[in-house]
Amino acid sequence: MAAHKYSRQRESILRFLEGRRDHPTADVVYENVRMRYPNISLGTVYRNLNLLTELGQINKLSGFAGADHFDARTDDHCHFICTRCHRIFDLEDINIEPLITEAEQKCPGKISGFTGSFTGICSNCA
Amino acid sequence: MAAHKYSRQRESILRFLEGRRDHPTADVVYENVRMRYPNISLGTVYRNLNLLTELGQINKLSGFAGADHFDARTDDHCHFICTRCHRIFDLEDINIEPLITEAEQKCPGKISGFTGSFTGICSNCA
DNA sequence: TCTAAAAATAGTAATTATTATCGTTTAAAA
DNA sequence: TTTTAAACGATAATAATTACTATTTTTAGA
Repeated sequence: MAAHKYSRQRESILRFLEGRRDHPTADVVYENVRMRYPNISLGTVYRNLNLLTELGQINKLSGFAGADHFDARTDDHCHFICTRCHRIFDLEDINIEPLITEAEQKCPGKISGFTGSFTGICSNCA
Repeated sequence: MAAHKYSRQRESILRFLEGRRDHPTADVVYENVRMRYPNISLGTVYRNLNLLTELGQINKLSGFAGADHFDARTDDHCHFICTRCHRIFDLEDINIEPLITEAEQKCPGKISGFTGSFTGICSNCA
């Protein structure tokens, strides 16, 4: 529908996220992409992060302390968030299929996505 | 530890939340509690919502569009959020124990809480 | 290759949600 | 009562994000 033109800034934002295994905030993306494009504006970063999220190329993680985080992984996976250091860990190999199957019968609508977050104290902080 | 004094404002905020089956934002709480205490300040509402959350008497739901939502239900349960009307539905009878048991072995720390959110289009909007 | 239309940008202003500050009031223990 | 610290209301400040606008870039077609 809406035609999207290529932009080197968007490309750079996506490449940066793909090269990270953590979950940077918009501000961290901005500070890093700025090394290549010193004039890039924070608004451009936000606009593109939101567009990439809409296009399903990245994921927006909300609900933690402070700013939203962004993730180039787009498969459904759970996170563990340390309530002390606020680090976000990816949880691998957790089978969420049974939960989704169960929810499909009980949700008052059609499911399109799932996010599961565990909170606690990570072993570093404990 | 920290001694908390009774306050009629906090009482009123908690009672209001307990009487609701939806998940009001701080602003909605403010507008309603104002009917009984016309001079209550929005800061007082936020302070008490955060305190009640710390005390485990209510739950703060973050990560949806816009403001945080608050819930007098404190048991772990999942939500379904309509991406069109932004309504938040409680999901009953979804067994999350197996998921938590599985996560306990795979999380890099000690789990203290879980939130699971399904997104999609609710049957009203579809 | 040149030109034109639409999309995207940089820079900045504005908005939204939330927290902090501070002088006053209130709960509750002595 | 008196005292003390918690809680308050009012307002200022902050943080995160979005909106606005004039300019620049992309890209399709002449």
